[in-house]
Amino acid sequence: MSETSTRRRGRPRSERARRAVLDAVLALAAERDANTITMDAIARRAGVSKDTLYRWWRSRTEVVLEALAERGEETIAVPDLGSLEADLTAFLRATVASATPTTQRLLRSIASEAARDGDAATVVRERFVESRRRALRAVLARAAERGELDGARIELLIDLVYGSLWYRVVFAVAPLDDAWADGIVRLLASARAPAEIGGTGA
Amino acid sequence: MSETSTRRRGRPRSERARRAVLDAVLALAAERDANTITMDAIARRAGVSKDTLYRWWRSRTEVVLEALAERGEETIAVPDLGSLEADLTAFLRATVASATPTTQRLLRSIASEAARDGDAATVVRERFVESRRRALRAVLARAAERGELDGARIELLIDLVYGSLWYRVVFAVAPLDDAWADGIVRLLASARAPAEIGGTGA
Amino acid sequence: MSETSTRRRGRPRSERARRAVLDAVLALAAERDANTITMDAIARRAGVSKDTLYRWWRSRTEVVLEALAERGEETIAVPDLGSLEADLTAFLRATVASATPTTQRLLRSIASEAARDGDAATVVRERFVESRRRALRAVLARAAERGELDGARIELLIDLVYGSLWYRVVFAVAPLDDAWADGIVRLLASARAPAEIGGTGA
Amino acid sequence: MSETSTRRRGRPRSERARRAVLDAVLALAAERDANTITMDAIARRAGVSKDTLYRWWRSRTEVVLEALAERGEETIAVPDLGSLEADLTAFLRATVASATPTTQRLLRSIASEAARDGDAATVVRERFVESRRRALRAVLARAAERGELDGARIELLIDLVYGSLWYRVVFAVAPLDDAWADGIVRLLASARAPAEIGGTGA
DNA sequence: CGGTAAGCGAGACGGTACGTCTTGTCTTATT
DNA sequence: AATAAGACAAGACGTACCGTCTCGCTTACCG
Repeated sequence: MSETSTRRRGRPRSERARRAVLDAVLALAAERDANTITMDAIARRAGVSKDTLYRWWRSRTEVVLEALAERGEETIAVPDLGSLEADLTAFLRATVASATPTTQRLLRSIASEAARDGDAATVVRERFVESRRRALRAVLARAAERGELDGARIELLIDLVYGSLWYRVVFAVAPLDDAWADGIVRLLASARAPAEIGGTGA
Repeated sequence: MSETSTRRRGRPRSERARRAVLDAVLALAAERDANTITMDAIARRAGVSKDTLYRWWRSRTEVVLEALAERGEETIAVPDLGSLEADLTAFLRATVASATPTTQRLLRSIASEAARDGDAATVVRERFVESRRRALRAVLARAAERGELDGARIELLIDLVYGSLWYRVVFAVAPLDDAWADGIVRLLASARAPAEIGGTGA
Repeated sequence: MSETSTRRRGRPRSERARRAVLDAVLALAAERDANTITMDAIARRAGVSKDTLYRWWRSRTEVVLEALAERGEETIAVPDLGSLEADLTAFLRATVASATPTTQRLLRSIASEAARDGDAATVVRERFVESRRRALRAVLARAAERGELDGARIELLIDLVYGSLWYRVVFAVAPLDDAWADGIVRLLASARAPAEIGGTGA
Repeated sequence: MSETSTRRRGRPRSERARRAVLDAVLALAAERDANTITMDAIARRAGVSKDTLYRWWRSRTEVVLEALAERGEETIAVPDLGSLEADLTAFLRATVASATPTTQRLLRSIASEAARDGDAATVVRERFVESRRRALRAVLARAAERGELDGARIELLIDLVYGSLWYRVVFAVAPLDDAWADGIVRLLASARAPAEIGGTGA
């Protein structure tokens, strides 16, 4: 019942080629700077023709994005451990754990492209940034339901979390480690009571 | 009177050329996408030889960086209005005001370069990112002295503020407007009491 | 035992596909420059798969050659009007008449291939050039029997006639018109007496 | 008085690069089929960037043409030995001598390009074919002045001579040797008396 | 009359050349 | 010594064609 009769005509896409391309991207990202991940280099390394590359991915951004997804980035779980503190700690630590040097190189490559070109930015936003935001939004929304958080602040909080992540990755301001994750958790925990705004201050 | 006897021999550096180059970068950034700011385009527009370009700046990143600094970005004042809330509001609103579309294009160009190349990231960090951090750090440090903030959190807060700024600029997730500025102020204001951490939660 | 009556098994070759291919070649030749007659373009235009193309013709040269034959090129009659002058005039004028713009584009396509590749040259020589030569040879041989011509010169004369034809077609030195045909006839007529060689000269 | 002050500004064209390119073309022509003389291969072999190639030559045709000129093709002398027979023999034998295998490969490469593309044909005609025609025309014109030849036939004779040359080179119908040269001389010698047209024939 | 072998269209594949572009360096004559 | 002009090597860009290779479907014969 699946898609038996929907079988496309013609020679089917080569899974072998797809794998070789994504592996090549990962290999290049593991070895070198973000700017060595060129379409030519990917094709060469993968033993794939540039034609095939451009047939399936419209831009370098898209290939790198898919390679990144392959690394499991896409599948970070949204834990429910009963409290914002616990959930967020789990979520951010998992994010940190997934940000290996290779992954960070891929992230830099994507950021470079997005910063350079508006179309690339759109691609990255729609296919990557948004899905990450959704995951974190789920965590924060649950906390808001529990009354641990002002729901109106969720979007800004997401900006702050992922903003600081990219900031550290792109400019190498500081490492992306558990200290980062825990610091954010502590800060948010202390800001959870909306009623306190403008409280005992000055 | 400054370099009286140190007067170098030969023809001195042409101030005219320097200005023409920086103006050319700004003009290009104002017109087009970041990826049209090429060394050739700058040289052509400035009526300057590429050789001169490379004599005074080692890379595109450095030229763009200096052009941005020229726009007065460097000179955002650090107000002292008596409270974190007031100071930060003033600071962030001034930041927003300076982030014109042209400036944002320049920022994207810088981010692209930094993300692409580790050396460029270092240059950007040292010459641009750090000076901005210093300015915000001064604002927050004063608040910490007033007891409005836990001093240990300052660096992370800076990450969050500037992180979210770059994040919005690079990926166009959301506009960089006063709502952003005010949202951050409100959030920080509610998080200012370190003693409350882990307080009435769960 | 071979395959005398041996109707091959399986689906027979599609006459429809063959016609579509040859028509496509002629259509392309009628429209554009020789270099647009590519295998991809032929397949696209004919609504035929490239596989079918390569199943029945080993190279572009062969397809074009067959399309040319389709145009009736192959079947120029060898007249017998009683004299070299009359026969040759008829033959060459018929040749000129058959060299429409489209045909000339096909000829150029073939020449290009033959010039580029030794194997293609062999194919063209064996399947096209030689059959044309045979036709002209028949005309000249008859003249030699009549004593109008030195039989030893026939091959060279053929070279000169067809050589000048291709020369004009390939380099567009001059049009291939009746003036060309008549000029050659006049020249050959004046050279028909072998005994005069080295005669009253200088 | 030469062009001292007319010196162009900027770095002058590299003679080294020019030589390397032409040598590369000759080397490739000496080794392989005409179709291996690609712009990429030339650049690779010459150790020159493709940019430089396209800066100085607009097409493969032009590079090959210049390499051919370098081989001395352009400079075949026009002898004056007192008779058409002697002059033409000298001229054609010199032509044959210059048509080494390498030169023939270059000729094929040029012919292929001219046949494929009308613009290339124009380039070849103007820069190569015509200069060769002029040389032969000089030989024949002198003969016409001596009364050895009908001047009205000169252009057609040139077509026949060079036509048969290209014909043999492109299709490898027969070798381009002294027998070809001598055969043409003998034929023309026997056709030299315009008054004899239609004479004792039939 | 059902099996089977070849032909067919579609179109993906690895390879390679195209002509353009950008980077950072180098070489002139001029200032 | 710095400049404008601009040539240079290197190499990536995205497109096009080549000739081969799977696919699923169709056609006609043959047992």
